[in-house]
Amino acid sequence: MNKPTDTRTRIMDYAEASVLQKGFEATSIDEIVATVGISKGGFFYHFKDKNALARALLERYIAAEDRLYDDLFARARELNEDPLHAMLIGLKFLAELLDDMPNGHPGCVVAATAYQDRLFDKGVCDLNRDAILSWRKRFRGMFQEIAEAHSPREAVDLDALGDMVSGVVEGALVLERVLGERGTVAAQILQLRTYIRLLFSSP
Amino acid sequence: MNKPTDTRTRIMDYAEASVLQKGFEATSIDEIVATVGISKGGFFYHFKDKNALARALLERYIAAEDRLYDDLFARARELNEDPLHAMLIGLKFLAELLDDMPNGHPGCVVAATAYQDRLFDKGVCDLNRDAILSWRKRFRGMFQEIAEAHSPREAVDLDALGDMVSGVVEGALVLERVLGERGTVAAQILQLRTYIRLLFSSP
DNA sequence: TAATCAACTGAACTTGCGGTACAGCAGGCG
DNA sequence: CGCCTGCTGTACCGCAAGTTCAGTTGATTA
Repeated sequence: MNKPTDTRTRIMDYAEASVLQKGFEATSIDEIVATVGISKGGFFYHFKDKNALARALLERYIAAEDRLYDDLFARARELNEDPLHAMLIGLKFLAELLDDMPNGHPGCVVAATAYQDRLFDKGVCDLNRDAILSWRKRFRGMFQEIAEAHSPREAVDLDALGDMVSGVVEGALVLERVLGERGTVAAQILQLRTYIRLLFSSP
Repeated sequence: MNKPTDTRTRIMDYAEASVLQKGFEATSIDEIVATVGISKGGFFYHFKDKNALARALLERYIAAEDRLYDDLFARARELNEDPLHAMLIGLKFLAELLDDMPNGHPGCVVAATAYQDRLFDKGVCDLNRDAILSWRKRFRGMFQEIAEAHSPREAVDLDALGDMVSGVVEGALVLERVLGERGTVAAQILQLRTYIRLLFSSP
């Protein structure tokens, strides 16, 4: 274990930034080691191959995102006991958080890898899959609780609604990325929020 | 111009299918020429470089998608004069159409290129951008007309609402791709449809 | 029949990247 | 002092992918 910020962590930090900016394939190992200031041998000491790096990045990213969601919706829940209002507050937080990111938004590693799945081994693809399924489960659970307290105005598939959170975020990230406009992700989350509010608020 | 289905078209047909399945980077020129049954020189006779292929694919894809939207919402409008109901019918058509695609869904070239923009020159990225902006304009116009006939229940940014159509579709494509589940895209479009209905229907 | 030209062939070239081999070095431990 | 372990640095390999180009073919025209 090195003291001066663990080499492994520094590799992952730069790699993550680069992957989000340019994609995984366009991030070469040569470039990583040059930037981090280590040798190629050093890289392969820490990661058996490039797939191992991808897996480590995904795991860390997903864990961070999970913690973020945990924290964010827990805080929202503290502000309002009602599950619907907690969700609305949480989505507001999320929109603000994504809007406050200085240079656009880090993007989503999951989406970045989705369209390049040919490059990755099964382990990486499965990780990706598990992450999306866990988000579905998380939000589905929250919507279920909401639906029990406030019967929805329209019959709705809770799985699809759960997926919608991930889907809207992922889709908005694509738009923001292509357009180069700030605030797209936040705007889309607020649309979703309005939908949730309309769907579950009594007429 | 050759008769037996133009070589250029055959290149583009295979390349499009492959790009949608595996991504642009993973679609090698070697593979294209082997499948189409021409030589490498033949490829570069038709396309100056790989970027030229990307541009041609995007142009064709966007034109096809525009025609599809034109046709689909025109048919919907014929069924119902009211812009809101025409939109709802159109979204239903869209969901069915995407669900009927046999092996999953062709995916969206725009999204496929979004996370690999480092590979492409400015022309390709601009094309991508223009496509999304034109969809924004299209749907924004439709929502504007709807809003004039049915005042929305909540204040809403029409640009963001216009983007939401593209965004939900793109996001759902990512999910469907990663999950390997059929029907995700259709389900997400139906969620969007419910949102539109709730937003503009009078209480 | 000869010239022309688009459509293509085939092979060679270039570059860059993932990955390997291996020698070297710091430092804790006996 | 020597040895072992954990790590670094250099040099190199193989290969795959994009690109180039001189040349061939076959239909069309003069």
